[in-house]
Amino acid sequence: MKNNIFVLNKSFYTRLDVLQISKELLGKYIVTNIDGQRTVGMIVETEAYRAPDDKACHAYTNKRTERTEVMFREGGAAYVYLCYGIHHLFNVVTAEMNIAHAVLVRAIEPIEGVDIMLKRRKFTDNKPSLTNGPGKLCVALGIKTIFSGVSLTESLGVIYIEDRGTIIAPSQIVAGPRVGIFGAKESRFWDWRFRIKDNPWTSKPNIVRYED
DNA sequence: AAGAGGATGAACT
DNA sequence: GTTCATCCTCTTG
Repeated sequence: MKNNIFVLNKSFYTRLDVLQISKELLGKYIVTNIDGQRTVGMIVETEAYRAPDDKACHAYTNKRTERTEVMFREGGAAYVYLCYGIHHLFNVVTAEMNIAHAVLVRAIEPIEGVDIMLKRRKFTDNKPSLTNGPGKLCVALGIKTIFSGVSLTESLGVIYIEDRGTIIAPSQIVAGPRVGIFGAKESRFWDWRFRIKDNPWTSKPNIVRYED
């Protein structure tokens, strides 16, 4: 079985369909080697962001700033940023150079190094609230903003993603809305959040009132 | 130079 | 259900 495991390489990340990549990342395994500690989690929930037309994307209208610059890189890098001054959020940069697409990893199922994750989160029990949110999983995996820009395609790197042969059928994928505090524009209604159906390690679905 | 606000989470009532 | 912690980035002046 070991020979069925491989690290996702450039050709996985550089494709142009970020929605497809978001769905394919479900069932893949994030591996981190941070502070000398190895932790692994299976991705169970993702969210797509796509400049220039996606209003929720930091690089909306292809705006380049010091922070968003990494999103314009060739696919296969990490984009980590600080939200609300507290939470580190981990994204995968996709598409070709100068096309700012990314996938936010929103929830994982702990696989290896659970004891390390528990210690980082100050938890005693392994339960869904350990990793069922984008800020939570970054704490559990040890991911911080200092890792923004690192390559995800090195098998000896600090962060990389593995295919272990897990197949998530389309019928097992549930799509839903992302956060929606945007103007009357369409992007708030795009169902660009993807989760593995009935997986207990996903976060709470976002509720959007379509009538307003 | 200053201020607003955000791809959230935890701790409340 | 509500509040607020906390700080970086971007916009404005």
